[in-house]
Amino acid sequence: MTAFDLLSEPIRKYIRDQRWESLRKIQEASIPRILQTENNYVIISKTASGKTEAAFLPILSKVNFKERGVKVLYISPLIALINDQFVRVEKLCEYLDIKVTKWHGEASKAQKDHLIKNPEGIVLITPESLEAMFVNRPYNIHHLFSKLDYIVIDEIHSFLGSERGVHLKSLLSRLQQANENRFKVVALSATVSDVNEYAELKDYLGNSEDTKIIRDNTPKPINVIFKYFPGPVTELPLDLLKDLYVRTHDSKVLVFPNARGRVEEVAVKLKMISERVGGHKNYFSHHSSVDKEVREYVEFFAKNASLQNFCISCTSTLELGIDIGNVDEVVQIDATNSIASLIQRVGRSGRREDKSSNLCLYSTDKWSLLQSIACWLLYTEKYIEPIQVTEKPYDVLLHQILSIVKGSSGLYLVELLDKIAKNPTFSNITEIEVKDIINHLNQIDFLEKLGNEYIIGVEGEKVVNNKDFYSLFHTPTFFKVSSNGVKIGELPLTPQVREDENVYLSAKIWKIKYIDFESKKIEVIPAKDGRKPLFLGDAADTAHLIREKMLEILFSKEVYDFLDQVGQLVLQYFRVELSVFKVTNVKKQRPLLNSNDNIFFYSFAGSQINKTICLLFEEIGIDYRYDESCSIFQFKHSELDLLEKIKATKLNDDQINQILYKHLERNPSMINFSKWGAYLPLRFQAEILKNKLYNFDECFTFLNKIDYVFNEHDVD
DNA sequence: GACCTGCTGCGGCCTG
Repeated sequence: MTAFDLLSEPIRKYIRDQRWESLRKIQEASIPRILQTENNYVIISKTASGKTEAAFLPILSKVNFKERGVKVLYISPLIALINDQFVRVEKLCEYLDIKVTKWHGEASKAQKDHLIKNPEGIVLITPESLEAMFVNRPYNIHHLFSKLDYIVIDEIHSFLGSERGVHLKSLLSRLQQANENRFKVVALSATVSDVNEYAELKDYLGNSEDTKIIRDNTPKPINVIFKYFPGPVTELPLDLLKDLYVRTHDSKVLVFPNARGRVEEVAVKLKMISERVGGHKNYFSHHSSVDKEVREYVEFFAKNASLQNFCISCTSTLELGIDIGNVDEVVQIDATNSIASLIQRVGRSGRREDKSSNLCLYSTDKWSLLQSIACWLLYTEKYIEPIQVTEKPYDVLLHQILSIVKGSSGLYLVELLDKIAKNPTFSNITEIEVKDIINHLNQIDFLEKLGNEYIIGVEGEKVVNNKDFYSLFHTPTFFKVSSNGVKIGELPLTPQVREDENVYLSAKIWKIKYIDFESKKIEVIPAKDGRKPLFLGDAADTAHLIREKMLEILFSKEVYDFLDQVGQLVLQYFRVELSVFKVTNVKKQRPLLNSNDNIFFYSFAGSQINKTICLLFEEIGIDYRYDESCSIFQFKHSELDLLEKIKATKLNDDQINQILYKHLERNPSMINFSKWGAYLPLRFQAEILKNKLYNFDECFTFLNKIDYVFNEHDVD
């Protein structure tokens, strides 16, 4: 029997009505497996290869929807993705008379109420909405979701390795605890590459024995072009913009310039060039600080612009699977911080099966060029940075303790401990540690003991009853920008934000007329000339793998024909510049440049290792400078012996803790990258720092492994 | 110079 024959008749009719010539490879593979086994599956396949159908065609054929209760729960990281998938899944479900309900913060209340009256069919939800239900309406969890057959998790890679992912893992376990029968999980992803990560994925889905991987490895042809236009960080070179304009004026393009300020710069300046030469007007910007309705309009325009060209300058907001239709070319300005990101971005072009992807990588300095080459080579070698596993997610545990207690009407300690013990998310955290955290929450009035039962305490109520409770990530508050009642976006309060200052936002130029500090609002009017907006933020971490590859490229003789002529020359000069070091083994050796009074240490190490080295320098009292963009440390020649000293240092766990306590006491805000970590006892905060911000194990392994290679002759 | 993600309940106002 073919995969098609295995499907139920209504589904086959749906396929015939769609006039599909055949099923996609990934669907052929998934249909018999999902239909004929009770396993969990991870479906890995390229963007737009029919993954959603690969999951839903067999699930809808298999599941008995006659029984009362929601049978399939689809979980997505984005509201926009839920709205897209709703249209697709509902169309499919019309053939089977199955109800599909959206459940997220912007979904209709009436539809939600209707579902509560008639719990049935399929629900599309976000992790945060699920959390909110556990907290505020725990009986609805049971009422709606205790008869689940399948859970589908979309874009699973966006959860792996993040606190949000740990949060979801905990919610999945709590859902399983509310179900009499074991539900199956089908996870979808475009970017899981290394076979080593399968174990991680299987563990994530909670049942490694019964979890299988289905993947389509068919390569997709990609045309890649590298272009080099040197310029300062502050402003993009005009030549680059002109070149970009000429390349893209008669096609559909996504440009990824890595930062919101630069996104605006690209959108506004390309639009100005286009106006001057009479090109199309469809230049947009798309990032988290562009007003939501404006962003939705941009997405709508792109999806429906079959006859019109457009150019959207964007951040990672357009990285995940939101449907914006077909794009001819993807442009990356300066290197991505991860290979995963590069994969997602490349996947946005050439979405049709017969079309190849087009990628153009611009660089504005030699380090960025080097990083771009590294990411590209690793991409072609099918590497992805490893997933960061949190062994002991104390901060998520603290949040989940509050959630469990709030969702109950008083809980004995044994009951609370039992619920946590049953949740594999926290299996590496000991019962003693859990009790410590509960006691601490009691002390700071987040929990309170009423008789022998725990309830939420006075301080806890403030936190738990706030709408900010449901997520595991921070969002800064910005000033809302509008013009004459029309919402445009938002800006952080930087020195740049002053009355009469002109600024770019939403691909337009504005003059700031009035700032209302009380209500955090900015009123603007259109203007002719201005500057790109400044956003506060930290650079994303760069993986060790990428930095190591950069060193490898510098000390290899390989000629890359994908580079343009200037790029070839820049790389050649760069190699000559570093040839003063006789590096023969890139795994073990690191350059140390002796120049006048200063030493430059080229660590070529991942951001976490470098941050840990910074902490060690501070601890020893070395006066140093560190540049994250090129992974270089600079310090006085007189400190040279200290580098050897650090190398010889083997701090034990206790010593590391003492250092971290000292830093935390001096600067408590250093834990703030973890939203809930700030409420933990100090020693748990130190553990979070040790595993998330720093990495002492890898840092010492790295330092012990490497030999310093000095320059052979003097350099000015 | 530096990414992104989500959101309950309730009171109050408006419209049909």
